[in-house]
Amino acid sequence: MPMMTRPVTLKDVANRAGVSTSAVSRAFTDGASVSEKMRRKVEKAASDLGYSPNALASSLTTGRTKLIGLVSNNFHNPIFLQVFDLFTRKLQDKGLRPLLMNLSDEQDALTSVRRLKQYSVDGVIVASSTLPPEFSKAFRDAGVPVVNSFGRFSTTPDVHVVGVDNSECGRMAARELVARGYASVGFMGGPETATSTQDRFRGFSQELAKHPDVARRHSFASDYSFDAGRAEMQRLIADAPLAEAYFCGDDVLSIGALSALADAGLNVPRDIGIIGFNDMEMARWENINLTTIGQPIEQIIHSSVELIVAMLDDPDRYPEVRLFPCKMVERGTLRPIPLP
Amino acid sequence: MPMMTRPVTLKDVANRAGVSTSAVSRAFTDGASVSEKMRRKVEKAASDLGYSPNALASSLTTGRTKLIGLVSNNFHNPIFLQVFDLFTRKLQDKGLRPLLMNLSDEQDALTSVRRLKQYSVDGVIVASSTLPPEFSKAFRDAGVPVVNSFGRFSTTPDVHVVGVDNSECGRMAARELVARGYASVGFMGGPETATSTQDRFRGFSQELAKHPDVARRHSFASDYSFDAGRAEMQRLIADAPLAEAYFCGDDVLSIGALSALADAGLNVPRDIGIIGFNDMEMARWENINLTTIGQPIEQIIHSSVELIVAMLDDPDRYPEVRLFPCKMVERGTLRPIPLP
DNA sequence: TTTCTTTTTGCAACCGGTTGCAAAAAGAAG
DNA sequence: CTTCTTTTTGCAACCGGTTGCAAAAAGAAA
Repeated sequence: MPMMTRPVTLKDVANRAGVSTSAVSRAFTDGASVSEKMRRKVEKAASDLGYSPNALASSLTTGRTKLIGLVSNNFHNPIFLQVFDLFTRKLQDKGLRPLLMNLSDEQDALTSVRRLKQYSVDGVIVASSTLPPEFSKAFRDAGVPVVNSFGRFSTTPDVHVVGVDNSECGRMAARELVARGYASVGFMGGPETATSTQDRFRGFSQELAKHPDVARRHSFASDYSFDAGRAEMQRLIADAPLAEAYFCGDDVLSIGALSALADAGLNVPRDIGIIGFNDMEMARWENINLTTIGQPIEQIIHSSVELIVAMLDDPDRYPEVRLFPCKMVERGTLRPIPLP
Repeated sequence: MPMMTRPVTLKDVANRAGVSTSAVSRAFTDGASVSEKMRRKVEKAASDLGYSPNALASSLTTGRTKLIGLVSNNFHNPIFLQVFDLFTRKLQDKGLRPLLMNLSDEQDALTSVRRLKQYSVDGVIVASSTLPPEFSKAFRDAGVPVVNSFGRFSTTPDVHVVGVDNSECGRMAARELVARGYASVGFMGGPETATSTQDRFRGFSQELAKHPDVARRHSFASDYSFDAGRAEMQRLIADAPLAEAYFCGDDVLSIGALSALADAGLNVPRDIGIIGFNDMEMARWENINLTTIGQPIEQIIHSSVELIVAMLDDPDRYPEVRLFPCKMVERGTLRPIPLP
């Protein structure tokens, strides 16, 4: 039968050790002025009593909670499981705790700012490729250090952004398709409102502008999801003719598209080419084997955590953009590069 | 240039409204004794100043933080993205905030108990099908309300458990395979240490014991992952003969197995049958189309949140087990039931 | 208007720690 | 053994709220 004992406080430890509360507090603070003897005495009493300091109480005076708001709305893209895994681990490693905030029911920015401020988070990581930049700005304006991971960057950033250059990724996809000699190519994006879609599309179009001989078209799926990708590709098939190859705005869309193509009896890559984006785990599953463009998720997250930690010490740090290169991951959904 | 203004406190509001701090505090507490006039006056001052109460400070006196520890180690199973999505939403709906704790680097139970206690979480949800029950008990022993979601249940529970009867699921799979007339069947589990694997295997064996004419065998993949499932099935193929059908301990294993079978030129369901577990999103993707057993995730999570909320009011609530039925989801990886 | 209830308000102590400051203790120098 | 420095310790105020209690205000009854 577990007894419902009152938790052990600093004062209890002080009493038992026969010292002042300040002494106990200092014994638990590195770098504080305490003699070795005192520290041992306090530690003895503390471990006798099973004391562990109340983080919330201390944050009241120190102004630091070691709580980091982790806000996202991408709870449907499998890639984000890995994102959460990495964020939680890396934050834990730094002694920080992630306070999760799910924005799927898209509350407005100010509500979530208020919510997180109530818990005095030391900083916020906005991990999303679809939330508008204004969202992160709302945190900054509220005086909360913020890093926007996987966000849209700008050359005159208002907040820290860590991620990839999505328009460069679009160009990369276009270059790849052109190199493979496709005479007509299509862009099949996620929702048109997602900044990542907009940027990838822009880059894709820019690159193609250099190749006027290549026919192009574009359309947008309603959502970053398998079903949306499948539905959109079905629509394209119905409204034939198809392009020879498609760049899909996300792997999950690509896989939906592949499924629609298979149903229509079209062979990939023989009849049609597909290139995805994200290199999610399933892309390398042998029964999918998707050629795609991967972002260096681990580096992005590592860097994001480093940045938020740096901001805790220097909240007014000048906004910075950290971009990492994407890389092509060739698998089996594009035809080979033609011999010259 | 954002000014670094000191946050507005209760006292500021009190000064501006010309009332005591207690009045302000009460104005922000429902059910407190405040006149309508006073409340309006305070609210005016508060909104003028942009005040929002500091949740941490108040929790110091009330003993409630509205923080719920959400601990898990399943950061690789795609099904858990949905789990996190649902938990965070439902907790938010109840005005609670999830404090995430990633146990993948499997720290021992006491470390994590201490960590979460430092933040005075009001309760803990252990969402894992692989952590041993001792883990949840450690929280209970520390006096923290705890619910073990997707956990192993016992008829004499020490802590609240919400989930499915995994051994019944194993029986269900066995019954299904037997009904389809497979003469030899195999169990391909996740790691042997996972309680969910053990239970599913036990049920599976129990049911088969009723059918001595059906040959059986079993093996365990090293991990709940695509790669592990694929590797294990490759090993089985190499060590032929195969069973006619396999029950895989998780969909992600099944999909790995399917990929190994496809590579080996074996047709599913013609040459071999596969039944998975979890009904994850990808299972219904047309290019996978996996017959599987689904657990009612949403109900489990809904019920878990309800339960933890109930425990906040009554921490000594008698431990309870809430089980939900699994259901067969027939798709295309088992042969049809033979006509009589 | 006076007296008794009921409601509303403020005072002050408290939640569990931290920290500036000055006093006490320890160590160094003479 | 003094005297001066440096280190260690405790006191007490404070962080931003909450709450029991008693005083003040408002309302009801007489």
